[in-house]
Amino acid sequence: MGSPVQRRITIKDVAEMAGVGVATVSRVLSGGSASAETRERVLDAATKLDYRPSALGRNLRQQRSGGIALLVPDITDSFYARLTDGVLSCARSYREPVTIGVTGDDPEQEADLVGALLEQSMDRVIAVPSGDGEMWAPALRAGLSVVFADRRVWRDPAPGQRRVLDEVPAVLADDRAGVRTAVEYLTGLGHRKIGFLARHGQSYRMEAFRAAVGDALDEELVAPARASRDSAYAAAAGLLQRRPDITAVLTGDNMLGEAAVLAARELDVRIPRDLSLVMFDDVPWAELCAPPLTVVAQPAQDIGYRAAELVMRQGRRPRTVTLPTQLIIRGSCGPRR
Amino acid sequence: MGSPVQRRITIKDVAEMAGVGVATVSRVLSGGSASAETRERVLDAATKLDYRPSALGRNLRQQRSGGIALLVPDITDSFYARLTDGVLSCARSYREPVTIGVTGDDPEQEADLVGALLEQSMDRVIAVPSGDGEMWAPALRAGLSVVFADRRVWRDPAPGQRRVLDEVPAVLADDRAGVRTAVEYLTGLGHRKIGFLARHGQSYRMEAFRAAVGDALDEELVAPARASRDSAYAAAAGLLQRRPDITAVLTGDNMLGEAAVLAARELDVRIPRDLSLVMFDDVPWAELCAPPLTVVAQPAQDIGYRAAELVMRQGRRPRTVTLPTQLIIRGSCGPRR
DNA sequence: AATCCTGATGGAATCGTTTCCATGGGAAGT
DNA sequence: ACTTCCCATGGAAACGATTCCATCAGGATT
Repeated sequence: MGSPVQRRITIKDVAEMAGVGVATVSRVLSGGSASAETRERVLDAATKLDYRPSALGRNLRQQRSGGIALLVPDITDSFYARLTDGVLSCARSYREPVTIGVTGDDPEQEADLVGALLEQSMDRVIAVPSGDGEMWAPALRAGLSVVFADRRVWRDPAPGQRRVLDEVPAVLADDRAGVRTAVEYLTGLGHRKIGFLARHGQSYRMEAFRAAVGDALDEELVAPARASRDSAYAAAAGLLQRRPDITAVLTGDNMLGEAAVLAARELDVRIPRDLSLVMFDDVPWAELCAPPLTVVAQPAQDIGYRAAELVMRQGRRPRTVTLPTQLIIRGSCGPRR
Repeated sequence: MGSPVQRRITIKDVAEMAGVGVATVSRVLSGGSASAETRERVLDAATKLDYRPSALGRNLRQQRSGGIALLVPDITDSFYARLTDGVLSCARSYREPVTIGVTGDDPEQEADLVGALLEQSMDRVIAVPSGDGEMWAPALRAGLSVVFADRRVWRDPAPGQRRVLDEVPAVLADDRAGVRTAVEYLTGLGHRKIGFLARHGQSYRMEAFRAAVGDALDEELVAPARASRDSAYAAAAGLLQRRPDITAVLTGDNMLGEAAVLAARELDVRIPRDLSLVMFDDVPWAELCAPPLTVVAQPAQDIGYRAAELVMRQGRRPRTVTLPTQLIIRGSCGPRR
């Protein structure tokens, strides 16, 4: 019930009330030139009628719907939630709406979402890419401005695509340094058999781990998981059971860290006595955990904020931004026994 | 540089290639009636040209931009992240994009966002309302279909507004039962001085707490906080210091639970020996905490999913949906000493 | 055979904005 | 005084879809 929905106030109404043409109203409202008197009359009419320009009309005319699209693997993951928060907080200052999609780290879903983006004529995208990134080629060709966050795309054999994808700006945490610092810390404590739990999509970290460990690398100690909690737990439990000689583990994100703690408890492996644990990404609960977790902190919110800044500054093509990580030592690591 | 951006394929191109009028193409593509032969020719041309209808054109014509808007207080909060995930997963099945905004539990920001929604001609909104909800009246008048999630609006003195707001469907957790169960559990353990930590916006839970405690209520034991982590910690620490006679605390959400654990540690109040703690909302880390936290679990994801379902079914006005909560007993409560 | 009806079809209007272009007037320069 | 220039201004086109409405063909009915 209630009153019937009211007709929308259009620019035409404002023009009529102010006694000017619609073109003039448009110009005044978008900061074009106009005489002081006209400007005042138009502004007056606009406020009196409580006129709000329709984004629909503008978007169609300009052939692009404003706003920023954000594609993350999993909004439930604290890291991506914080990243999202950063994007939102920057977007707010530009008064741009943010449309969000979750990819589940699945290239197919990602391609789907990119298609939807094109349909919506979104022209600004921030994405955490999952696959080899080939689905981005048509989007780039269609004129979208894309910024990658947290990861770039997998190095890909196809040389043609690669160039265009390498031009996509990216905002990253300094994985390499973060992994190196963590590994050095662990080797400093005497650990030699260090395991690494990673998800697909964390290949950069996995590579950095291989580089940091160097000769001591035992491929069996690198355990990949898929994007779900169950898969994370399975990978963690599997690694600990397969290799009881392991004395330290680094996990590629907080979900895997959680899984490692649970699996260790289940298998009666005590942290840090039997196993030292370093987790990528500092989350609020790391401090509440028993024992408090030593972590490689990443500026998640900042990554999102910077990515949003980049995607808004269409003009100059900025290069990749790398933000520092920080090793925060708490209580989950001890000397090798 | 890459090739120049290509011209968009429009319905006109398809019509030309198929040798029919644009009206026919539109009809075929949106499931209207057409002869089998025409249909095939159109579909053929559409695939051959890789035609994707522009949402912009459609939206303008239909005077509404599709998609769902979602307003939450804080995307960083695990509860709202899971709720968002539920919304996204339902929206995906309708192929509807989701635009998200964070209100910070601040009515002013919320009003701002609602204004932006109107500007975008969004006509489907899911919101966790923060204030007295008066900013929703113009939106409802403009024809938006709104669904509240997790909370309804504060009961408001103004009787005119109230009716229209009470018609807004809502998907809620059963706060009342959840609070009652938790309080009964604690009183069953012998606790008499039970504190309650809540945020603004959790007035329903606060009320439920007052009802559940009944005579034993001591207003000083109810501590409100604002939406930030700092404020949560301040409220928790303040409560524990002000009233050392307190033996149990119920927190209105997981951020306050986290704050309570930290504050207790800081003040050397041991859980569960000196203080029993029940937290609203089950989060993954509740199990990892020392001690593991007893919680009132809420179906966060389900709340989001159901809300999205409701907002998509324009037709029948459904009533409020209340979903059950569940007390999960872990290790953070003990008998009164 | 004339009429009616049904279903397919295409032209044109429409949504609300921005922007191109033509027009007009007033100020400045010769 | 005449030309030139510039700026304010408004009409109209454009964006790409949907949808109303008129038209037309062909079959069924009287």
